[in-house]
Amino acid sequence: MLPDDPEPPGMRSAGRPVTIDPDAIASLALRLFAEIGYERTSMEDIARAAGIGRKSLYRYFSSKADLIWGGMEPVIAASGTALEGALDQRGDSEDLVAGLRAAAVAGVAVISDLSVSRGRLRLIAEHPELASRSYESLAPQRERARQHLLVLGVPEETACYLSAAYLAATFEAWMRWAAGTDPDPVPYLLAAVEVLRVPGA
Amino acid sequence: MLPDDPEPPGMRSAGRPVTIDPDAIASLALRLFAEIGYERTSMEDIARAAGIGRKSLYRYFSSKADLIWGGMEPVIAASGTALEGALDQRGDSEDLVAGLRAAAVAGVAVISDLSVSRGRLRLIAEHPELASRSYESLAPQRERARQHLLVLGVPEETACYLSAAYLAATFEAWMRWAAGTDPDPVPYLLAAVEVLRVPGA
DNA sequence: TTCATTATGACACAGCGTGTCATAAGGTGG
DNA sequence: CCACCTTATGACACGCTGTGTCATAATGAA
Repeated sequence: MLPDDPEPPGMRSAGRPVTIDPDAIASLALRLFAEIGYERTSMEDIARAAGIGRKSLYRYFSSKADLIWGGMEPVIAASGTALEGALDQRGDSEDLVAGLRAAAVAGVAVISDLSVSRGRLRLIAEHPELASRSYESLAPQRERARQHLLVLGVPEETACYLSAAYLAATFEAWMRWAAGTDPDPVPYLLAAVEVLRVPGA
Repeated sequence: MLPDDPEPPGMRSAGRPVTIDPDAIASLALRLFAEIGYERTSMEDIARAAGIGRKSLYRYFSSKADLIWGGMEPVIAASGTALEGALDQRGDSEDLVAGLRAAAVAGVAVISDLSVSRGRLRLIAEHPELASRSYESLAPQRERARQHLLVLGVPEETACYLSAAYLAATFEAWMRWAAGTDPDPVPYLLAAVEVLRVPGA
């Protein structure tokens, strides 16, 4: 079942082989967005430029926004992993803040080409509909942060607000970094974490 | 020019009178959403139930989400006004936090029926697409908060992150209040402001 | 070779949001 | 009272998104 599932595990034994490279399509879309404009570029245009059908395009990118946000997923995931790694060291409040800082910064390391990410984030910043999606795209990350705080003894309500504030601030940091020309996003992220007040610290 | 502009000032001298009551339509839509489900209720359904054309519906509510978020606008606006009112009293850092607290709470006063707002917010909480819109809907408020902080001497970058965090936290407070049964949202909002670290305080 | 499995695309569909244009319904000046 | 202007409304058509359905292509396995 679930016939529509592009390569769930790494191993595949039978069936027609995959001929579509999602990464290539995403970067092609990015190029088209830059040339023609985001809303003036239809999914049909992208599919045609990629030489595939519109339906096939939707199989790999469930929405137009996903063509942009999909590329940010490794960054988000790395940040989440760092957060869970920080759990291993049991922490007083100072470690708690350090954990948030580490998580915020961890995403930077997995970015192979910062200029591509900057392009993506600029596109996101310029289009409210894309920026809005941050709430959904960062939801897993927010949830992980909440869990992290809970385990470290932060009261439930506080953990909820703190994780929301944490993600909003760091997202804004990425936005500001993308808008400028500084090569390193880390100072922006660290400054963002500074606006949080962690209980007991 | 700008022929499509439903009643810009309060005074109108000529032309066909308005027969559509936006508030009635919004509450009708809310009812339909509750009965049928948000995504299963089409704009066509709402228009038909209201006895008007789909195009007329779009004249008053520019999107389906606007049927929900539009009703929150007075609350958001009141919060913004409170923020600017707090500007009149020049403030040290303590007043700054107090200003944020006051602004967060100010919206509560203008809500005539808390249960209706709770219904709206629950709908928002249950639908990621609606929750996402918080980023857009609260953007003016975020900008006002940023200005407020700037004028009070908060560094620009800090103001940016702080206002983002402030709005995310208070929005989450509204979500939590809506999810429960407590009559008063104020304690939630105050707790949300607590997770912010204001420079110099 | 035949079969099972999987990728792809052609097609159709509901729904959103936007234009354009005709018509209705009230005012105002003659 | 009538012609005229202004404005609200709705009928229609359009492009686009996202989804479902189904036929077809391309491979490995039996």
